[in-house]
Amino acid sequence: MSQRKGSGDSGRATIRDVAQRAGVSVASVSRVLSGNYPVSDELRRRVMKVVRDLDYVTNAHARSLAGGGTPTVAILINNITGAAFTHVAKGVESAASLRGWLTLVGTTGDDPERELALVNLMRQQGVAAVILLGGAYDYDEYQLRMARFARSLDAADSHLVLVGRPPLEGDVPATTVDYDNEGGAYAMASHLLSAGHRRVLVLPGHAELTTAQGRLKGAKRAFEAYGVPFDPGMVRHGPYDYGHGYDAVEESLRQGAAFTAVLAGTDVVAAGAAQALRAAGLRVPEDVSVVGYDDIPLASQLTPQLTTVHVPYEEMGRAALRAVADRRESGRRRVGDADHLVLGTHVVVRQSVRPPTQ
Amino acid sequence: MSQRKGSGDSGRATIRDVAQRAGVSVASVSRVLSGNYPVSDELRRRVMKVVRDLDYVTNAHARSLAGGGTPTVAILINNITGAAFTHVAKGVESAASLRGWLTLVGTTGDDPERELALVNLMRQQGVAAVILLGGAYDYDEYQLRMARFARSLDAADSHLVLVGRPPLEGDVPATTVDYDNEGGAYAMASHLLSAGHRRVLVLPGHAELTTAQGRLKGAKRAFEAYGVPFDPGMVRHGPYDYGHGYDAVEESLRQGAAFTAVLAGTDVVAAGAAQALRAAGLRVPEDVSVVGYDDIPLASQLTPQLTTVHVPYEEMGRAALRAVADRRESGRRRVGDADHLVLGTHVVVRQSVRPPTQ
DNA sequence: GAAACAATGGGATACGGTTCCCTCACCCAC
DNA sequence: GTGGGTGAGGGAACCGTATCCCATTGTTTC
Repeated sequence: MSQRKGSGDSGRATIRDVAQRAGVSVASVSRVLSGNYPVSDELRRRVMKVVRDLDYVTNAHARSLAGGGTPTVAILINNITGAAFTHVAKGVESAASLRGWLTLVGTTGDDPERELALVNLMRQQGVAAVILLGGAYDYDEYQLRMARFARSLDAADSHLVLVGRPPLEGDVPATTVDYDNEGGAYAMASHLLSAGHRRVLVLPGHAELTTAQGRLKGAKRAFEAYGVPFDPGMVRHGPYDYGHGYDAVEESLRQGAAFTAVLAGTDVVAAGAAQALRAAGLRVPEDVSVVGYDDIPLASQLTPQLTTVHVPYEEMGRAALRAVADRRESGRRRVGDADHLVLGTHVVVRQSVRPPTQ
Repeated sequence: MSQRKGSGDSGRATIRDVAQRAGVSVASVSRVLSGNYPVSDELRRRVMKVVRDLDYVTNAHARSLAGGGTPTVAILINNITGAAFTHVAKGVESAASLRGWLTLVGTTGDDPERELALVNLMRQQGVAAVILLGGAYDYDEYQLRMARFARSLDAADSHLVLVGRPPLEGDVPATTVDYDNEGGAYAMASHLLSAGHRRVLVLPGHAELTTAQGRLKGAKRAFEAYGVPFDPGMVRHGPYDYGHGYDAVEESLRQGAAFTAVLAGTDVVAAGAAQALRAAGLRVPEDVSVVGYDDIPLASQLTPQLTTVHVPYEEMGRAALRAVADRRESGRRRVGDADHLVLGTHVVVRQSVRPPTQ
């Protein structure tokens, strides 16, 4: 008893089961299913009937071991619930599924250890690319770390894509999809300045976060361009969340800081700031103007609707996947520094800015 | 020339490359790496050095073909950017990664064809489970369709998990993780009624969506319990989005409907409703009270902060994964109807409800 | 000092597909 | 009538890893 494989009713049907039951060879079944080889109608009919009867699907692992297989991309993200990068993920996933590709997701929770573990895990999976989302902390090791990732993945016929992160220096095999972060901040600050605001509370984000650094830099440039002295005392760093927006405004008011506008690092921070202003009896935008950054759905759902900077997150996701697909199709490798894509940003004017009254 | 395998510098290193370079057998390398077999320190050292030099990682496809491999769960979701189910996804992913499992995501975009294709794709991947998120449309075929999915997956040693969807009837091998949807709506409506509201505009969602049906039913029960006649004319169906909330309120006001409160199907709908009220010169909550459902972060970021129903989305995600892990550990199969988990909901009182003034 | 035993390492096979190479049958042209 | 061409289907090698089974070596015990 006990043949190579029992006439198993348990577990999953294999291609051999199908072949045997249809009275054809394994090779024929494979050909019928992949459809890349001429097969007679009769054979196709016989095989497909058994496939339906057995509810057979091919084993993706075996398939990809043997050379074929559906490509997979991995998205690594700090926090899956962050609105902005959820849209990037959507762009990636929709572009991937359009091509029949699969999407794996992993969350790093800002932990470098976990990030490393996930990159390796994804390398094991043989993913076509690892897409890293979100601003990075600008610690010294960052460049080295990413370069190492890039080379590891490249050596494994995979590829590293950085979305919304600073590009890598030197000849590193990675693709960067970025947006004009500093330019958006420049435009946003200019909008406030041209409305007449001079004393602006700035909440750029964490000091070490590259995103925050760019936004602060853009704001400073705008002040400079307008010939308005920039007061470092009006900058408050902190996380990109509602609580920080609230607390920063509350404290500033308590300390008697005088400002007629708040330039927030994200829409969520802006929401917190606006709430704190109201709690202090100040009206937005009549008494104090508030602007955000990112243009997530929340921005247009607040009252007043938030003037903010639009970032094409979903398009960035699509662009990232397109870059991967293109390079894979063309068999291209190591294309040097042409792999840096920067998408534009622009101010969306809504209702949260008025000229200062004082 | 051309051995079985070139001393390849291209592509990915295999376990054979490592074995050869370390001067040991393939079996030994495998043992060192999986660590489930006694190995001498000397051997381990030699192997690990080569592994580091070559930056070798095992091929996950080959590994799972050979029996091992890291389990994977698939999340299928309508729209990845929906706030509520993003939290479920987070719960699933965090619980998965805690166990070293991987998470695949796919979006169905409300398309049954695509849903079917994705379930089959996931079956090919040999996932431990397919987790379907979000309310379903109550078309006749639903039960049959899901039962078919459940049986297909079960036959392939996988499993179907429904989250936030109605459970399946009969002896179907599926797990359901649900929340007390109707109960939450009942409590929310009761909250309004006990504050004195009698004329309430109800925006439950799409009439065919099971979630909306439950929320409407709960509201009706509350009216009944309070002995207040429920006016079907005050119900407006529509999608769970900001625009619907806005439009529904705007139209109701235009048509001269008199109401002192809005019972919205989701927080986002509530946000739209509140905005429309303000646009019409009505204050929230002084003139009209507004309540939502879901308790997504938006709810506490609006002004006024929204009174709503808390749904433990993230916990549902964790529970779903736990259910899968448990049944896989215990080798349990077909456990009948004990596989229906219902988590509680409760009203979160914030600032958007006041007794009616008229 | 020989025999039984524990501790390690190697060879071979299986996992479930894809695809190369070959056979076989059939058809056409000379 | 025979040779060569064409096209469909079968046999088998191979993808990269895990593990069963056996060989070897060093250690302990009588």
